[in-house]
Amino acid sequence: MPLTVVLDHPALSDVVVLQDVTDDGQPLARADVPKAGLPAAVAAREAERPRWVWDDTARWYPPLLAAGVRVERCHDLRLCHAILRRSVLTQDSELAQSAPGRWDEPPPGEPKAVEVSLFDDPRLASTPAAAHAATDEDAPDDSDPLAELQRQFAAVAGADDPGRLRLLLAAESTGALIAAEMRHDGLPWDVAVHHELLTRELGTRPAGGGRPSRLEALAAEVRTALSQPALNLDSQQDLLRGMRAAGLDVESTRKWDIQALDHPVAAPLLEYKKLARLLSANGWAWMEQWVRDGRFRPDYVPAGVVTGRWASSGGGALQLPASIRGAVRADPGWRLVVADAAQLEPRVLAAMSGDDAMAAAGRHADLYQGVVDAGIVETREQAKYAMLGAIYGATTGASAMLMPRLTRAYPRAVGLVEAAARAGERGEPVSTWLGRTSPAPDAARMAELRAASAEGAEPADVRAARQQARTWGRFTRNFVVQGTAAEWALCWMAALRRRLRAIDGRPHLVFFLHDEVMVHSPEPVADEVAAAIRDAAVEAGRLLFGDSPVDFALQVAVVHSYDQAK
DNA sequence: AGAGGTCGCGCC
DNA sequence: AGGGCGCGACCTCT
Repeated sequence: MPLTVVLDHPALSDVVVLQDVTDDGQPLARADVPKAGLPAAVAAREAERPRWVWDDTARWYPPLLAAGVRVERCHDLRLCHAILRRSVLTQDSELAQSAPGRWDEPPPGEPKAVEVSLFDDPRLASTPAAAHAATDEDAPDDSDPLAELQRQFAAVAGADDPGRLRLLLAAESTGALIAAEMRHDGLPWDVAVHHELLTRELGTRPAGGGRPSRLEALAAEVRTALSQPALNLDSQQDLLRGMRAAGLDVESTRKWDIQALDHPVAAPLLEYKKLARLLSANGWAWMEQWVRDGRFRPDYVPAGVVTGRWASSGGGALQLPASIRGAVRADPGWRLVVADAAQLEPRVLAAMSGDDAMAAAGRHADLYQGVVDAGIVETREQAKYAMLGAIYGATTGASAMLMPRLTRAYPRAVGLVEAAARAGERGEPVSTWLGRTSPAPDAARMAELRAASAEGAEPADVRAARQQARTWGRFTRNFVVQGTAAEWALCWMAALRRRLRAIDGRPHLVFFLHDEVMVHSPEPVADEVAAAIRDAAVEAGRLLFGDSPVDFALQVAVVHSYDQAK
């Protein structure tokens, strides 16, 4: 399978170089193409199914998509560099040992991450570009994509278990392609349905701004209940003062605290807060800003979360509230095929730890019910809270009380997350199944972690330090499970994408939410798409965990609108 | 006026 | 409760 590096011409700004390379990164033939001709050149070569290598998918792929060109596979140097830089599997590589450079920078145009500087040395404050210019002749050219590809290949080849990293890098890169494609295709969004929904909930929208009618009526109710006709409900401070002035004993303006009140203000205030949020987060202004031509096009950020989960920027794509999902509607003659992985994180934990008892509970389509059927706990709710407590690190309450039972029933699974927590408490890194590694604690936190186990310190200081250590331990505990679940989901989506390309009518991914995918599909092939989603889940399990006995159960629905799923 | 912090709440 | 996020609104500081 050929590899082709796409890079800027070193001298000519409107020329792109297509550099073929061997499997280990040695240069072969090279072609210079004018930038405007890139889509045609890529399309012409795509038949040979090359892996396209480029510095940043978000930079090169959108123009290709705009020109109607799709590629099957790529290698995203920036995303892969980030993985290899930190992975314990490649920590001795030249790549990981080298000083941070352009491949550790956010892409140009993004807000630069603020690094806390330990030294106020002006010599170290120079820009990367200036530093680069100063060392032009003697240092290896850090910015050359071909050189970087070779460093990455060398790092992987020198790793203990290169197969895992190869899978991770391929999945990460395919994820970057999918993110660009989903933004290009957009999530089908019916603004008329959205508008009706807003009007039904919030009342009519005033022409000149201001609160919609139903929201205004609720505000009046709240003010009356508190006998404060001028109270500003949108100010937390004013609202808290207002409630206290009315004789209410409240700690904050949180939903939780207000729910506990036995007072006529509680009900309208809770309703007001719910609707005010709907208006500000996903109201008419949101719709006008984010929906164009019947499509919502958020900016997905692969690996935007340290664990490897995606983030999104703009529009809050990964926080679409259930209350407006009815506006996500398939085009006429099309369907939405919506699938989510049931209890993904516990299943991932069972597979990682090789805990066959927990895998047996996962034979049940509802793993939590499987835990109940095995006699570990009495109710599904208990099973759920106990399991989430193990993964998140519950220390108090009902969830913590259930931990001994869970530990007895699933010693290997609980042992794995406990070990991850202990490692974090000692300041050590932890890794996902495929080798993504947690960030090191910053200097201040590392000092706390050391102090936590120090002797002779003041008891109060030790207590505070141990508290900090446990907090970091909860992070590393969750990192291994959340991060591995993200890897499973990436493999699932990549396997699905490949299957979708073989189905007629161009069904395509339009949404991804951690453990959930949505495909916009022509109605006649919707069942075929549903089967492809199931097959892809099986493939993802095999890719990561071989012949592990763990099932990755899915809930799949073919619907007209998103609110009909689940 | 704009930047940055905190709160509160939506999602997994 | 406990992990991971983004975002809008308010509020304070500059």
